[in-house]
Amino acid sequence: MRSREQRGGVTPFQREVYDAIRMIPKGRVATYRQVAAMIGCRSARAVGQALKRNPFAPAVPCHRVIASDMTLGGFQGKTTGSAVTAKEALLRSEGVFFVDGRLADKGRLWQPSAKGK
DNA sequence: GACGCTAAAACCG
DNA sequence: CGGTTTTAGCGTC
Repeated sequence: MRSREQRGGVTPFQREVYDAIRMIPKGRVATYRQVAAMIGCRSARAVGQALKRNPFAPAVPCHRVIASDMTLGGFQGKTTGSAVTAKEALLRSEGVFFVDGRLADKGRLWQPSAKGK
């Protein structure tokens, strides 16, 4: 046992990340950095790792999380390709438009609430 | 444009 | 169970 079986096979850190992303409303997007900073972490990469192996794929709107450069970032374990295209289309369906693979309106960025967590 | 840092998970032994 | 490698990023040079 790799001591990582806590609840459903997710570590406490992953739960924090999922909880943070879960509170992201539709039509809004957050950056990995914002989520990482909210949970008290300095590495956005750790958040990406948790999302990549997320056991709650449809439960957690990982597609609402984008890179700090306002790029789509990665999706389905790929930084580019059809996966990213699908992510762009999905966000567009939620009202978030992208231009040249980048967020068109920065106002769609989700503003973290301190009382939520 | 290239390099380095960082933090957690997955993989291998 | 321990150690090593890779990663859906970010920041800086």
